[in-house]
Amino acid sequence: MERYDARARRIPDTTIRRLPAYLRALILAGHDRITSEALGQLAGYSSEQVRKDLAYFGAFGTRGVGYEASVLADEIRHILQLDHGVRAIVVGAGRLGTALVRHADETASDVAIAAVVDIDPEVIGKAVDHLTVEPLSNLERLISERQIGMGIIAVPPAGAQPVLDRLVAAGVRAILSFAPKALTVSDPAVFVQQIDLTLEMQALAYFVGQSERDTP
Amino acid sequence: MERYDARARRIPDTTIRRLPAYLRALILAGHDRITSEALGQLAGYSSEQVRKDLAYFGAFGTRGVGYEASVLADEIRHILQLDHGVRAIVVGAGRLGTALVRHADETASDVAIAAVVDIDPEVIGKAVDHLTVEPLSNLERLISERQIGMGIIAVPPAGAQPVLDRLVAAGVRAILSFAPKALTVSDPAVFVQQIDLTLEMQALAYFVGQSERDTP
DNA sequence: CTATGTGAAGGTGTTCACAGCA
DNA sequence: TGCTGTGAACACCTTCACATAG
Repeated sequence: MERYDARARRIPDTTIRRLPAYLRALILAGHDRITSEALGQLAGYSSEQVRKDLAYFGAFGTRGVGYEASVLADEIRHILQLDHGVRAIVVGAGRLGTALVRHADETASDVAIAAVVDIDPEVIGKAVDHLTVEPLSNLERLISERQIGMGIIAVPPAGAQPVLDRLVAAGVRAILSFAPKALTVSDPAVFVQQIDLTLEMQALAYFVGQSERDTP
Repeated sequence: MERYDARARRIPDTTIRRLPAYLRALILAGHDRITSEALGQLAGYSSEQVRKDLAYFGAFGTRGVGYEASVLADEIRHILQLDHGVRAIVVGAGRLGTALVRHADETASDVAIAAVVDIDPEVIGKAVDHLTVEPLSNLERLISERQIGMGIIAVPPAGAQPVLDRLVAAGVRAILSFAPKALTVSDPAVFVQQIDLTLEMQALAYFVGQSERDTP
């Protein structure tokens, strides 16, 4: 009896990725009612885009009026499973890993960091916010015991693929990797999102050059 | 007399964003010759995609043979302006900012971090790798003196938009923002890439739920 | 009369299939 | 023969335009 099964055709990934921005905009706005126009403005998208995206999941608005902000926010949280207490494990407690834990703790994201692990005996046992860094060897046990569904990879490139394989084998369903390396997943049901700082910066370099060409 | 002006129609952003991955794959492969098939395999894309992307900029391969790895790498570096010594400024020397500086220094990205600034007197003067954190007030002078074309925003949400506006006014042409906030740019010639960890994690939560539905 | 919800149109990027050249 | 380079077909997303409901 899932709420969205009837309409749950194929939702575009692009739509899913915009929903969190809508959610933030709704909270930011503070009003009790909001139009697709205002919501789009705050989130950085067009009003049609907002309406199309929301329409994939149902008719949440009132014609001639707009959307009830709190109701819509709850709907989006439900669609994204943010009301299900999703838990994540951070693998790698280096500079980036610890920064990510603190970042996630500071911003109320409704995704909890439930464990941090590392392979280096030097950092195991150290505190990162409310957590203690545990040995990488505990990975599978932690995922199982704490019902972790999400993995965040912040290890050096050489260790990334083995870590990913272990996360998948341990039952993690979505992975965010910051490792500067292309990764592959065997299981097509596992979603992998890669954020590669090196690649991002190199791509940006192109646009630095482009603008210089426009205005010589 | 630019090398690619003749063909420089409208290159898809998606193509530009794949080029750094091809470059890394070329370096990783080590061979002197490589086919689009092998290159795609290493970078995580199809062979057709590789050929289409490269064809926007010229015909670099040899039919029946493949690509000369070192030549192709140099071409990609040239297209991305990585042979122009692009320099970036990191704004915000907190956890994330410092992690980014070290990350960029460690991975040979051909984009140099040329300055780090912060508004907090406590961190100004501190060392981050080879750099010293300078006052935010020096932003414009540093950009001008060190010929910086790229800005990286790693400040709290409230400060992000003002920083972006100052970066644009100071002549920066491409910006990477990690601030958990929607940003707007007035100048359409300035390219802004936003990486919003909170939004990414919330979107991932959806896929955690999706997989659980598939296998109950 | 207003703002949603949605088919239809349009645009953009990817995959296919093969011609073309070493 | 083998792999590149590329028009054509396709799939996907966004924008348009309007019927629809309050």
